[in-house]
Amino acid sequence: MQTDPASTEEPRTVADIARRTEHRYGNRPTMKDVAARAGVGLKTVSRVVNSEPGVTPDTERRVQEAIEILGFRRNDSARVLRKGRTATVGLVLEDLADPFYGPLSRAVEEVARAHGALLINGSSAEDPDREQELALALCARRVDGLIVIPAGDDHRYLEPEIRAGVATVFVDRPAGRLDVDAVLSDSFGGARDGVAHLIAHGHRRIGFIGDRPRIHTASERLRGYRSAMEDAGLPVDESWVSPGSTEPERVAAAVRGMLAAAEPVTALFAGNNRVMVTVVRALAGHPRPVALVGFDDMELADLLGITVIAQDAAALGRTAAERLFRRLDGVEDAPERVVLGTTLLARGSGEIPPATG
Amino acid sequence: MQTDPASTEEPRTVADIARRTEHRYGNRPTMKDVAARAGVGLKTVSRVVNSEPGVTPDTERRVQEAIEILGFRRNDSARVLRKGRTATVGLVLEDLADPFYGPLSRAVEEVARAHGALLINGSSAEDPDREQELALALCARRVDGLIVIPAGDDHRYLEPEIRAGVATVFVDRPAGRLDVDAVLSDSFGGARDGVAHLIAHGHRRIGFIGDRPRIHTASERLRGYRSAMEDAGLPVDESWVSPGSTEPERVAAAVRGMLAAAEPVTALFAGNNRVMVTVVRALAGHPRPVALVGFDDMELADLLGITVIAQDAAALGRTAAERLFRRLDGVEDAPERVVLGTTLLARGSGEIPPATG
DNA sequence: TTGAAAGCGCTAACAT
DNA sequence: ATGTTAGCGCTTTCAA
Repeated sequence: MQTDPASTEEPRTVADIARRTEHRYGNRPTMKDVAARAGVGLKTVSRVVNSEPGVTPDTERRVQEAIEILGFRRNDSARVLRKGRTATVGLVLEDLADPFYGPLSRAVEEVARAHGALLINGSSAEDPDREQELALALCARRVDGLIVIPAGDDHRYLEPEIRAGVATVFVDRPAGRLDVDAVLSDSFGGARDGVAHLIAHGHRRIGFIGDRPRIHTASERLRGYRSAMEDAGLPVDESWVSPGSTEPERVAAAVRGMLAAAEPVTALFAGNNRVMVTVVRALAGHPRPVALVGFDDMELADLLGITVIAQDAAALGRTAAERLFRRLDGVEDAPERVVLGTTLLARGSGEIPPATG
Repeated sequence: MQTDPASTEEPRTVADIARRTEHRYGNRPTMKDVAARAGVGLKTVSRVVNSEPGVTPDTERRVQEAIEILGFRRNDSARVLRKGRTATVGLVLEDLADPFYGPLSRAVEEVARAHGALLINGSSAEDPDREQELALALCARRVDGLIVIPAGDDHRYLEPEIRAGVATVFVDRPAGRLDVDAVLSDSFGGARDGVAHLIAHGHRRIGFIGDRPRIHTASERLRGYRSAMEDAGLPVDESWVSPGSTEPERVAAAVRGMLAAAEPVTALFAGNNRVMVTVVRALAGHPRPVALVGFDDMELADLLGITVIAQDAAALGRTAAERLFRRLDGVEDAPERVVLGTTLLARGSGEIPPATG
């Protein structure tokens, strides 16, 4: 019953093989087809495909030939179903187009690759619902692990997944109401250092323009700003503090407002790369020099002489991914929070003295 | 006092449900488990999970409850095996950390999302072997479609996949020895326009620093450079032409060489964003002003006054993804090449006149 | 309205 | 060294 009528003739040449290539559109050959074609059992094909031992060179050759002729490629979906592991990890981030997340994602990918895994990225667009939808879709595909840059602040929806064995690590921002690993940058310390730097250069009236305070890093940076001001015994006029969306219009308006005041700020701290770009543009048209320190380094920022608090996005991704795979390898330490330091890069804009008058 | 498996008692409250939640670590509940728990048939659970009609509200409620209690989530791997489609597309690119590819990938993701699909990204690191390995790994996972930014120049290895039904679109660079859709930027025209712009501003000795000529876009841009020079009747001294890796050391050395010559170039054309960054850095320390036009726009380039030939990475990704999904929807036009135009953005660096002397 | 049975293509566990 | 059988968890088909 299992003898394929065509399997009696053997192809002789490469051209012969090419001519005989048989594909049914949208209907791929399976191991069973290969087995029939090669005149061997299904398991033998499986052995050849997976380089398992116990196949004579001659049999192997025949199987390889059949694979070639039929254009067979193992269906990993079926394999996954049987094996239980997908060799896939998911990464939920805010926006892959943001120059901060590209390198982070790439670093995760490299670690995954070293472990033989592929990476599925998803952008939440800073929307908690979309974050959840994405994370759960990834779980439905049975990713082995999940790395999340959260948009929301309640991640209890992941509890069943984690209990079911999905390794989970948060990065850049901690999870809300869920006790899992988190790899973060020192937003508080970085911002405090940056503002202290401005203070050290003589500034007293310093503005803070940041992202929406709902975002953990944003509120931490604002806290760092206040801490530095307090440490220096400086009052904070609330008109100097402008958290909110990173929309250019909003940020530009905030800058204008702070500079147009009776007692204008003489320095600004930009809470992240999106804000920084707009602030730099706004300051470019301003008559008086205004000092600036930004959170996040950017390409070309060095050439513009922008002093920044640099964080290492790639290290963030790498560290998170390594923790993830350590867990997948069976390590079961208690969830931990890892905080990576930041670096102040003085390039000029942060060392401008307060404008007199 | 644990819950009995006989499911004779119904949970009454949310807390009750939470207490009863039963998870076996690494051993997820299946539809069969849900069916047993709810006291219904397997198919009924399937109907509820997939919102198919033909289930009484009361039955549906019981099934939903069992799903909640057990923490069930449909295994899409199994679903895929049965349905044949994965609702996943793959994107092979060079490097997700490159600011050109982030937005491109994001654009693909958005189109995929609109079609209910997820995206698996993979970076080839400009290595043809790795490109192939990645593309075939994606095919083994039975992605419905594949978008490729090629590193290699022979893509016949994809023939069996395409024949088997994997929709395939190349983007940024065309496929080699394979007749498939390609969505490209007009590298030739863009470079020609940029060089013509420099010529129009009085330059005669113009240097070209580009990527390795093996890369299609790189050779096209070099061709554009030569075309513009020829159109203007200008000779090209081969010492002005420096294709090669985008390593900062190599690029910086090329810049130094061209500026140190007896008859130095008075203007430079940078073949892509990687090259441009290094050229700008190198020129920053140079005594004489040197004009510069770069291919690819970059964030902050406007503030540095860098004249560029801008291409729209997001449009490239969007267009490619739309074609892909059109094919997945059954459209079977002949493979086509779509070329998107570029834009010259004059910002100062390209309008510097030739240095006298 | 509901459910039982038959696979999807593969691998694990046993035969031979 | 090689083959057979029984699932993995789901959807499809068809019967009740």
